Amino acid sequence: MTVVTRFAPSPTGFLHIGGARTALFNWLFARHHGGSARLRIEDTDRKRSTPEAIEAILAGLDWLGLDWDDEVVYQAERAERHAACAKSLLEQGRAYYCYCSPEELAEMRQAARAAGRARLYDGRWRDRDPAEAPAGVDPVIRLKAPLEGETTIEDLVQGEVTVANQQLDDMVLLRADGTPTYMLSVVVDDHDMAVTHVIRGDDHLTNAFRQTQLYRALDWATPAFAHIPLIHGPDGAKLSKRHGALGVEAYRDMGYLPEALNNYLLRLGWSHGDEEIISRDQAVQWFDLDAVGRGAARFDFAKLENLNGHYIREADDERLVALIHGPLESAAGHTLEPAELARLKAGMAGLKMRAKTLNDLAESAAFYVAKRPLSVTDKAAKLLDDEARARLAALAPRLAGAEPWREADLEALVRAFAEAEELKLGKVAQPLRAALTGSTASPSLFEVMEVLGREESMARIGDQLV
RNA sequence: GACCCCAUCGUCUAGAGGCCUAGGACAUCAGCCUUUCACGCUGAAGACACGGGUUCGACUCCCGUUGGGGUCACCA
Repeated sequence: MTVVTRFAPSPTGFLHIGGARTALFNWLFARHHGGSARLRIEDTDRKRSTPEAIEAILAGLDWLGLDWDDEVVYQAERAERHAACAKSLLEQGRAYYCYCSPEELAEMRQAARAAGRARLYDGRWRDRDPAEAPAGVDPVIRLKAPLEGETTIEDLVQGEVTVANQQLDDMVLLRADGTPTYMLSVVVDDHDMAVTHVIRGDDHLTNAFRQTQLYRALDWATPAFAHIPLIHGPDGAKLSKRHGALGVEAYRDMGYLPEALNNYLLRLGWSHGDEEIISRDQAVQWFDLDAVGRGAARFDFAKLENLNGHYIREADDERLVALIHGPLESAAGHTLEPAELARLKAGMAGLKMRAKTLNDLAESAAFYVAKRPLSVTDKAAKLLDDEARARLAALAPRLAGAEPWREADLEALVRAFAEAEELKLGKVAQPLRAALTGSTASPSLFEVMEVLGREESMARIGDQLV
């Protein structure tokens, strides 16, 4: 049997972090088993679905590097097929028309709640003669679900889960306006798409029972279910926006790399021994449902940051320059010239070692492309007191004549100077750093000088001597 | 409230009855490296929710308690 999975978001908002992980697991499972991963947009709720949300979801998946097989299915376009299935159930006597008004339903619900009963709808139209139907009322179609016994699902993550059929009432299949409900659409689409494994959030676990009943009524085989635990906020409560329930594009904007987010999401609720840093290829090779944990996991920005730092260090210099190009231009206030871009690339090795996010990276790279005279932070300004300026003034002429202008030679020169003046290296290096970068923290000073070049370096030092 | 699910360091997790003196990672703390900040390295502190069973032996199996979560729509 060829594995077919699907990711089925409803386009009512962006692709949030939980959805991203569900998508990742579906994709990984399909790729691992050499099957296909499908994408289905569940846009049956016309009021809440928007084209913008569809775009955002597609863009988010693309950014994460998750691609899908065959064409994307839009659920709303299949409404006729869904309705036909409900009608056929009706003809077979496995479903029935229900003429209850919203008020009646509300009463029933209230009564059931008060009595502590789980079954909200009392089935009053279940065996009633349609001839008794009130005039002028459009009925809904409900499934004639089993009254007794129990329904069991074999969940690949949660194990065997059973619920008494008394807990489940006769769900609505087709609304009064003739449109299909989510329960119906999902089952019909998963069947028609030949989905073999339904991998989705744990919040759908109870839906699996109702859907199983529907599959049976339709005489279709049920797919395998895998309900993966939800992601919680740092406080253990449901993930809120404040906690990170943001769209993946928000993570992109915060300066996270897609490979870092993928790695983080993968390890959240899934593990492979002690492995922490896992490439896409390794993930495809190793991923399976049996290693998915059963408990909800808390979202931890600190670990994501650590992973992001790792992937930034591993990233190609040119790619990083491209990624910070835009933000850097708007921060610097001028269009970056080729020479400045070259400088960034040359300095990237030292910069990326120190960044946790691309935003950090852009910020720390700003001094390379800043126009003179540099703005100097308060802390750095303190390093440039009269004494320090005097030292720089003494050092400057020697630096100006340095040959060749290379990191190692520059370091040797400055060290020799400090020794001759009987100064600790820091006494010379820190003011120099302040003059060259406007800051107290930067990559190796001598690397900075080499990247900046003789002319720019001497000019920046000169700016502080006037 | 009813039903269902879950439960190992602060966090993510390893652990499929003896391999556990409970391992790894992040975070924290200390030290080393060092011109700064990082990176890196070394080390420290830190957990089996509780109570009963089962067993020669339970983190591992069963039951209960507690705690957390999910679902209860003509939303998806």
